[in-house]
Amino acid sequence: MNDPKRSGCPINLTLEVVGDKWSLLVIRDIIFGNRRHFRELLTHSEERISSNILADRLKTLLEAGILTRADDPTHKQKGVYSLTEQGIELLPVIAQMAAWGVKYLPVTEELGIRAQLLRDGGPKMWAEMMDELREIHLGIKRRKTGPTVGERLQRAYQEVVARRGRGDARARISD
Amino acid sequence: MNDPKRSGCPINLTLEVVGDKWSLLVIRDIIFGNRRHFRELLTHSEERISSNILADRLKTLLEAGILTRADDPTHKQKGVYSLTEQGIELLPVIAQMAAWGVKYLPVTEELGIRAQLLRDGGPKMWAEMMDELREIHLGIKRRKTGPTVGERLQRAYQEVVARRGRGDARARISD
DNA sequence: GGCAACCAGTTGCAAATCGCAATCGGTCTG
DNA sequence: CAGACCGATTGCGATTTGCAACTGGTTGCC
Repeated sequence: MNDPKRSGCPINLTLEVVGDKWSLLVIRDIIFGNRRHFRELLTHSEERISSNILADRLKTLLEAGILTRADDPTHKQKGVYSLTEQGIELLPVIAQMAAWGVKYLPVTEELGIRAQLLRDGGPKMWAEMMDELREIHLGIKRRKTGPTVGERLQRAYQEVVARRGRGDARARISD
Repeated sequence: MNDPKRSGCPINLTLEVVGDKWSLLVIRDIIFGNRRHFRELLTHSEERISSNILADRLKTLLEAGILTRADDPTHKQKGVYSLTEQGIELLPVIAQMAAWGVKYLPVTEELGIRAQLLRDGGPKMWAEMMDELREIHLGIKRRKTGPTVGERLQRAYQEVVARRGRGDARARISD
């Protein structure tokens, strides 16, 4: 939006786009939670983003070319947000941040399991997941068959929830 | 400082620590510019950080365990900031962000060259540079000898500056 | 010893951003 | 046609940002 770039440094420019507390969380929910509508992003957000901020971030991410928006044929008012290639390639950034967080910060077990698997899988697993995202968001069919990285992460998450969740209400928050 | 964590997600927790426009730039200058004093960080900053914000971010990074501060024996008032292991391990995060930025944003040639080399070098080069940072900041002697990654990046940067800089004042900003 | 330059911050203040709650106009469902 | 659902927008107080000036101290130099 407002252009006065502070410098032409790649790190600075990246921070000017996604260097805030919410943008990457929105992208995280799209990537790992497959949230595609405004309402999904709003109400299933672990961190309770408020609607004006979500609206603002979606607009910024659209302008930055990280997301695209299409009309949902099933509902005239509903929009479907998709990642662009540029957005999909934020996965390694997010994975790297998650790996650092899970190592040094007080991450809960159920929310950390995905980060650990993704770290252990390394760049190869990231690339595989990016191919899956290209299929979901760009319609580019992937080569590999069988269970996806996304499914494997989700299953691992749910196993932790089930194991820890006996009688524990906290564990039933997410789908 | 203020604790009310929004969630125990590794990505969220990482963003709560370094998810702003300045923290990672300070760390970048420490890593790639070897700035160790307040004044160095303040005056050699490409993006012209102001002193109150720098002071605040240094305090936050100290509290987060990413930096440590020691007195400089050569000057009673001078402090020396060093990276902790935790801070050094932010290098892959920064490298990944730089790689993304250099691919998708209007990065200047001289400021992009390091990011490109670091991307081409891959995780192996990052690990090597992290060993160099452990030597500089933690006093842990590294095994490998010969020119360091830091030196190679710096040399490449200066070559671009020299090549592009014929009569161009912009090129003589940094050391 | 005195003075200018340097050091790490701090303070005051205006502007911008954040975050909550309420609300809006339109759309779909029963 | 009523009520739930949809993607936002608005109002407003609290917080954060960014600039400029300043503080209290240290050091080098003549």
